[in-house]
Amino acid sequence: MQFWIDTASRTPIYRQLKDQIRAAIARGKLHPDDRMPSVRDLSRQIVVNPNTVARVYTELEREGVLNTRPGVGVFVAQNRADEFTRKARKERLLALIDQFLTEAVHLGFSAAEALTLAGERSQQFQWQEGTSS
Amino acid sequence: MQFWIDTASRTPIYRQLKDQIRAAIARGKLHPDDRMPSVRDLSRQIVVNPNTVARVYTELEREGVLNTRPGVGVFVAQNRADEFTRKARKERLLALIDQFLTEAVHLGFSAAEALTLAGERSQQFQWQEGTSS
Amino acid sequence: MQFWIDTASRTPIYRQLKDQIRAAIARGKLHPDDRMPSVRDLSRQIVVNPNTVARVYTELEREGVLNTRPGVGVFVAQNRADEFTRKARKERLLALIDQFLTEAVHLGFSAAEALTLAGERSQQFQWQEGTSS
Amino acid sequence: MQFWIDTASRTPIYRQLKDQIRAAIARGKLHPDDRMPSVRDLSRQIVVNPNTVARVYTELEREGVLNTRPGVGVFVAQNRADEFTRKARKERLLALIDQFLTEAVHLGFSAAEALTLAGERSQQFQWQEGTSS
DNA sequence: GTGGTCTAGACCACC
DNA sequence: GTGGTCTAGACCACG
Repeated sequence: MQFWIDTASRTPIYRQLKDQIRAAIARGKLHPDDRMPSVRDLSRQIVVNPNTVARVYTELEREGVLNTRPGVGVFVAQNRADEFTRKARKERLLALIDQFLTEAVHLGFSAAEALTLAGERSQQFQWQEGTSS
Repeated sequence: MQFWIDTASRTPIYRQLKDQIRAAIARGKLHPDDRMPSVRDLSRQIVVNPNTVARVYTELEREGVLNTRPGVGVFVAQNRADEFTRKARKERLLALIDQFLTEAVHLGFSAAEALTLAGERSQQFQWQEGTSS
Repeated sequence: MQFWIDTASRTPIYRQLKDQIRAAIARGKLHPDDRMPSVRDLSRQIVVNPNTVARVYTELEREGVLNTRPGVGVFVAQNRADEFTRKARKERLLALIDQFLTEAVHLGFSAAEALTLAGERSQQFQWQEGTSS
Repeated sequence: MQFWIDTASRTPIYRQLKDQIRAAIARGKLHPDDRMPSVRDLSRQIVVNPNTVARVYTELEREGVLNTRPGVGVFVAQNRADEFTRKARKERLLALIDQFLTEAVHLGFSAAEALTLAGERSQQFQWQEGTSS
């Protein structure tokens, strides 16, 4: 996996990295039990303070996305979405949808346009058994 | 127009208000030359520091979304939806899409499920025509 | 609320503080919407680096225990346990129980003794409508 | 005796093994003068670096829990359950109880529910008599 | 005033 | 080698 940071962006470095890791997993580019680069390696690679990388790994660990074994390394975890209530998950998804559509309209697109483009884009995302119905 | 602020949200108050005004214009709920409520009225209505409202009006004026006519009031400016190039806006939309789909997958939904639900959801709103094509 | 840190202990400072805050909430000594001391105040009070306190607040925020409103302060959140599956919650509780009983036996107590003492101690904990049955 | 290591757990491997050996003795599954498996055998059995097993044996010997007879093997020492004072052990137990109840309440259980379940759970094990009274 | 982010550099425990 | 924790001190955004 290759990660890149845009230091000019206003979104924090740790946020950019977190998002990229989550996206890589959602797209199936990283699989459960895959080994992540070490904190020091990754910090050198993307030219960022090791603490910042460590923070990302720690937060993703607490969110259940990664597993870290001190002294050994950091690994991609199993998906734990099924620990959440169907209701909570659907509420969260609806919030995401509203946010997405609102921002798309801010950009001057119609909802239909945004969804069409999203449909094309979704091909890159890992198919997954639905658990919400 | 009715505006609402979620003080519990992580997005700054001034950003929420700015976004809502822009969204209202984009959706055609506010039209060019419509008069905006005064800073004091609006600050009372949404229970927010007047400084914050003033800041929003100032920034939106600088961005050409609003016009202030001193001693008269604040008014909606002419449509500037094309302030971004088509390319920049599309790039931003793609980023939004990726972010949305990533989160949906992490919630345990498939991309298809998320988009289906988004399609239903989008019909509950009155979105304006896209301007990107 | 008064918090104290044992710098001689081997359990990390941030862990001690986190545990105390969680315990105060569980015992009803801190209630939803109560305001927490500011990062700087608390760091001065317990003589710890502000970053360490900030870390605690950030983590508890991500866990849904606290709400932070940047520029305003940090507040106790509502209990969100109902977002988790009954199954996930019960599994977690059973793990807690096993861990507790095992450690008690390590200390040379019988399970019965440990549970008797826990029964007395539990009077200090806030009663709460069971949601597991 | 059968030992198992959970490499995914956050508690260090050497700590898991140490705790299990102590627990086995506390529960009466290992008795004074019982012979422990060799470092090499045990490391193969639980798939762990031999250094780690050696460290555990060394530490337990230093703590008086095991005895090494060079060229012969490692053996369980005489019972030292009273190595802590009654007061220190009770303080530690109270801390464990508070921690347990806090987590249970945050999971949405009442203290009473948690203790009831703990009571049932405790009967599935063969705990030894308490030594604190 | 508030919290949020980042860096630099230290020391520790674990394997 | 690995990750975990803590400090000191900086700068920023927000209200």
